[in-house]
Amino acid sequence: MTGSHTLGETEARVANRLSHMKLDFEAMAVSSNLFRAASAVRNHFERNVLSDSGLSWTAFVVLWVTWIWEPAETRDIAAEAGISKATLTGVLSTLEKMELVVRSRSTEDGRLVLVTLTKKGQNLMETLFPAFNRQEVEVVSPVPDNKRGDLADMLRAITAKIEG
Amino acid sequence: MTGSHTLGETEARVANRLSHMKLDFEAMAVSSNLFRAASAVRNHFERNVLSDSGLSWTAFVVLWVTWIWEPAETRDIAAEAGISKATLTGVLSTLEKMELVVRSRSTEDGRLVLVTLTKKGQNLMETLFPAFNRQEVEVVSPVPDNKRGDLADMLRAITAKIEG
DNA sequence: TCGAGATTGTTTGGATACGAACAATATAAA
DNA sequence: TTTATATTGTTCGTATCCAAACAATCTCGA
Repeated sequence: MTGSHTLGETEARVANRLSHMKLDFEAMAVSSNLFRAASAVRNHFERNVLSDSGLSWTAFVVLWVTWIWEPAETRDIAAEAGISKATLTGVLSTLEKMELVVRSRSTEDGRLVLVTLTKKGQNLMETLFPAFNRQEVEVVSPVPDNKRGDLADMLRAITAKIEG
Repeated sequence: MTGSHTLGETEARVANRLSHMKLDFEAMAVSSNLFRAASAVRNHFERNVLSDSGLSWTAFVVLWVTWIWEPAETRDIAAEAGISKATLTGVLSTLEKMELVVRSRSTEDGRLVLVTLTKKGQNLMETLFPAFNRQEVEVVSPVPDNKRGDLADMLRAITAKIEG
């Protein structure tokens, strides 16, 4: 535990501090635990999987999306990675400097930039992603086998509700 | 939908692209949807609740933690907000410039810095947080009533496993 | 053909983000 | 008391991160 307050302590304190307001505490618990979990898992991955390769979280996500959709259009990468196109410009420059990806102009549409992985980038993902997945298994392990599908579905539903 | 690929499309493509590897796709689906949902919800809150007040997401979280634990020690704020102490230093300076919080040295331990909300900060949270909670309700609405407790519990379990 | 409007990636400016080094303070043992 | 060790918040350097302005390119109607 990083802080000095447990999750239970915090939620109890919150309920007490805000008892005079008309609030939906269950919705608050879901939202708050969503961010806590995402943040904890991300930090865990950064420390245990990404730190050796010198990749930031976002750089890894961009690399992963490119790996899946290669050759990938930058507008799609930004959308899939959940970052702005301005941010992507900088991250792609970093990845190019590391010689993991290559940018190229589309011949069909001069506005578009296509991104592909270098051989070095492919090799990295080929070893990095299985290691990443092993940590995913570790992280999800406290959720019972037969409830993981439900969990993914509920998270999908929340995303769809917002982006839908 | 922001991007041109739906969630289903992406997951199908991923399964196909990685079919030759021995991977736990269910764990991957949970982890990937966790980040997607957290990112979507955060962006939604930033646009629909925070943008008017000029607060960044992190600034809001710091303000919220301070509101709950006031007077709050910076080491606790950083842990609760899930950011480094270096980042917190900058965010607190921003919040002080906005006259929403005040820093003060602890008289019991000269190393500690205590943070309290100004009247302006209290007033802001008094109106901002209920609005925030209304959006939380909206965001969680696609999850059936009787499953929200389960969802929060599973997310809590994941966090506890990592920080445990 | 041509020009107004839309789309795309980059640049700009300012805030956030972290690790590492740092100075100040506290705690422990001798 | 003194010395070594630990803890805390800040500073520094560098890498994200975004909105808004921008230049290049495309589209489509006149």
